[in-house]
Amino acid sequence: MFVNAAVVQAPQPFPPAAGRGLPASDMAPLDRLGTLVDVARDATLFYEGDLADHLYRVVSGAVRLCKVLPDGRRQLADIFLPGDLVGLDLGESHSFAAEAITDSVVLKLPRQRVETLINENPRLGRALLSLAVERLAAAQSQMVLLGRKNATERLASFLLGLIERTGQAASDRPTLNLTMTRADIADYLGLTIETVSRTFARLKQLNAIALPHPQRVVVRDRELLEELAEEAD
Amino acid sequence: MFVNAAVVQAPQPFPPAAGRGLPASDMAPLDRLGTLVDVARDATLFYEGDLADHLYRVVSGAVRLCKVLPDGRRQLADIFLPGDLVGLDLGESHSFAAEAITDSVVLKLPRQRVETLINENPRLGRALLSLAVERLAAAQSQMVLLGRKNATERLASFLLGLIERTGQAASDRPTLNLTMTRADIADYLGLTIETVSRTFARLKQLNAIALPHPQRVVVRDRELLEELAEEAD
DNA sequence: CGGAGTATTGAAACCTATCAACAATTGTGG
DNA sequence: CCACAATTGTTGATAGGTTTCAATACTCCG
Repeated sequence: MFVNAAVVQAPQPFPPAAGRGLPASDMAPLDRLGTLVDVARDATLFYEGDLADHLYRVVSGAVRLCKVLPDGRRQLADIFLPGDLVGLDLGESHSFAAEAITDSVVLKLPRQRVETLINENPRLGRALLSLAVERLAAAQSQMVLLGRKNATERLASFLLGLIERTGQAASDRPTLNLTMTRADIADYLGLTIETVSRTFARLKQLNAIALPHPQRVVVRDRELLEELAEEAD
Repeated sequence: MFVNAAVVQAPQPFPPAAGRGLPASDMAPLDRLGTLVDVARDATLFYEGDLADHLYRVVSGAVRLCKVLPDGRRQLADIFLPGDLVGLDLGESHSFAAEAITDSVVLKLPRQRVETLINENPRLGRALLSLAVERLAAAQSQMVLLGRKNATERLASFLLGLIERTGQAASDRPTLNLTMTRADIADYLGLTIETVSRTFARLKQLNAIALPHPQRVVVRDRELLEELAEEAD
């Protein structure tokens, strides 16, 4: 069953990604060869070690890319929002697992067909290269966060990143719907849920944010948040 | 002045990268349009914020990709060895700086020409995509290290990674020439130089390694090192 | 040999993790 | 709609690993 993702309009916990992915025109050919799949919250798209024979395009919802160490420690390597492409592993098998953060819809793309399409359509190849390089840049800035920032800086950076990605950059008082639990945030930022909780409390106390609900963050002072994030720019 | 990098045989602090980069045949066209440049230790290939108008192929030596926060904290995002391609930023400007870890020789490639070459030669485009995806995978595993591993696990993982990259995987008692200072290692692993030093001492005490010289590591017990690294596999 | 840079080692401080208790939220069924 | 259980989030006290500050040793090289 082949469906064009453009027609799908499932509820989206996060607004569509802004500035991520590529010009829709270059990616469009991909959508034609995919199958829409519903994925329940916490369900797995693929496990670590699985054969990397499919790519996934997030249509609605959110997906995490994560690894669990033998003793249970977990780290998220990326978070994918609608429009993003999951599974850019050119190895034989996936080195990370991909799981739905919320009930999601994804477009499942056979890798073999994607490869064929790339060969026929150089623009698509270029688009994928740009995409990979973009994810690489994000990974590198996350390395700075994980290697050198303290808890406050990490959470501030995370929130600012979400503002950008959810297209609220222009809003004066952006409001974020987290959807993720504290556990997901903690594992993305290399912290514990307790530290994430305490750091939310600190940001609230500093009047950088309001927290009307654990899953809802209202940014009250973006400049303060930017100072707290200690970005290099 | 155009030079084929293949003819250059400068002394190489690290052996050539094994398994990194792509089949030489696919990358070869690149080398024809580059200029060889000598870069002294600690000299800069490009600064953060510089226009991303060149790529660099490491011919000999080693290059670090790094960012410095406003207050001086530093994080290395990648380390490039001979054969590796530096500067895969498709944005307007570089978001990280690139500096020579040791006296190095690099091939400087005008990005405009690389773009042209990609359009003429799809194989090259595919090779670059693979390369970017490979770097992405490395970045993701480094995120696990930075987010979740303790000092011992980080250093053990680092040493094992070097063994792989320097093609000593087969050797029973691999010997590593670090070239990097403790500061570079610390900034790559998200630690301080003191912690790196203490952790080397711990690995030595556990008989996992010998340290005949600060820059020379002899692996005495690879299995122990692998246990200590706590890799997911 | 001497001096600069680099590495090691020690003691104390600090930030985050861990352990624990409790509160809030969500979902379910009566 | 409420009661209850399960999940999720918050807050406190303590412990622990790494950082910081400081002193000393080692290595390289003129």
